[in-house]
Amino acid sequence: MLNPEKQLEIIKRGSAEIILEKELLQKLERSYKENKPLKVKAGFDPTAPDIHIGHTVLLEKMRQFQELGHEVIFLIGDFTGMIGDPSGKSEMRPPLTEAEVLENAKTYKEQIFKVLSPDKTRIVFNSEWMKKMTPEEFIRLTSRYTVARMLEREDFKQRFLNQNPISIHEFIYPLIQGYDSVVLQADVELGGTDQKFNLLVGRELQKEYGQEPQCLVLMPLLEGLDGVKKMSKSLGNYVGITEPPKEMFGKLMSITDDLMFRYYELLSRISLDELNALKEGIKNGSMHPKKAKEDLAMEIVERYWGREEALKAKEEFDHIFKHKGLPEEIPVFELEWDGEEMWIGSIMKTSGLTSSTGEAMRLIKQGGVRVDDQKLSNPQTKLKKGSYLLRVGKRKFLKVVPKDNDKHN
RNA sequence: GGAGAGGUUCCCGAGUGGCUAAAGGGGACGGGCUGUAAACCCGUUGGCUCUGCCUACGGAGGUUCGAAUCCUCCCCUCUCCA
Repeated sequence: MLNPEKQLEIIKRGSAEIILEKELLQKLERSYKENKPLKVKAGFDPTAPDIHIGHTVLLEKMRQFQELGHEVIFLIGDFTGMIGDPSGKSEMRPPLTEAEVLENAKTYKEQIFKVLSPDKTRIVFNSEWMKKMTPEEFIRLTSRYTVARMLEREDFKQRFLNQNPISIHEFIYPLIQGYDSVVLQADVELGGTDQKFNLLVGRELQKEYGQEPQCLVLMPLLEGLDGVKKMSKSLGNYVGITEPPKEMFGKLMSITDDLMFRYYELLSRISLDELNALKEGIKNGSMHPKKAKEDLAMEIVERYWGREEALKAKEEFDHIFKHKGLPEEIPVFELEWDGEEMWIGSIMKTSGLTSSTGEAMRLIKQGGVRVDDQKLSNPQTKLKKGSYLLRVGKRKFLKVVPKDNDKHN
């Protein structure tokens, strides 16, 4: 086991805030002395089992705790999930059934174990204790917190001031989440910065229930591929961890140089010293930003797919974009020819390359369409029945072959 | 139950009788350049083989030579009061 100071250094990396650092160090020291691992809790929503690399910021931190020898508790908030959604802006969603929750949990396990080690991870569901709670106990729980304190939360405060509605049950969520920490007797809770308030409630409740309060390790929310909004599936600016290697690699190569450093900090496993050296290298020109981005993409793809797949993805990328070549695998479309000749517009539309003939014509006028590597300039072009390689832009390829159907005509 | 605000093209958001397939922004896509699907610049962004036709501004009707814009009814969302 590493000494407490060294541990703290690793835990601090990339974190937005630690509450309270001094307390955390004390806990680490005690754990070190008594050889007793800390209980590290992190809660997850059961409705979103599709993990993207934004979620892995937290998972990576959990992994670090595991490597430091601590006990990591992966809490699935199925009870809260069964009630509905706490956040004000999204609409109430239909409660999940138990079967759905279990199904999601299964998916979770498959995905998180790409980062966490299964034998060191304890998975718990908060319905385990919440379902057993009596109304009396529940009221006792709610009595531990005041409305005024609830209104300290920024989004509640704003909504209250703006006379926007706040439902009562929204006050319940932080309480339940905090109560989870009480039940688990958590030493540390991990979460995104957006969870700060909720995690703080956990501290308060633990004190109320006579426990030593947990320390909080808050991780920043990872910006999505656009570099501005947080990464989320609904915004489409994400890299899913089950995505094919080529997709992952390509998406990661498309981020801006600025965002690259952010991803390095939060996702890469290279040491802080190495990262600083990298930044310095780019500044003084000894390191090419593209190379740095490639290394980052490699590291992440390798994490989920292995070295070989990552190398293949990189080769493919270079092949297409650096050497302007053809991808290894080109989808094939069997086209039913309408006569001996067919207009390029309808070929592109029926094969699914474009969603309309108008779009096809537009692309041709813009010089974005190639047939057998010949740039097309005339939108009226007709092709004779046969096989062709169609290309739109730099990365859309399609091989069109005539469909055999001797049954008809 | 009462009062008010609003529903516009992928999204946000202008438009309050013809010049509107609908400003502007975002996103997306194409081209140029390059270091890459970075950055930057330019262009495109309803359908239809298209100097034209068709379909569109919550829905259904109506007024008008002409409606996203005016009228009627309906549906939906949001807020305030009770």
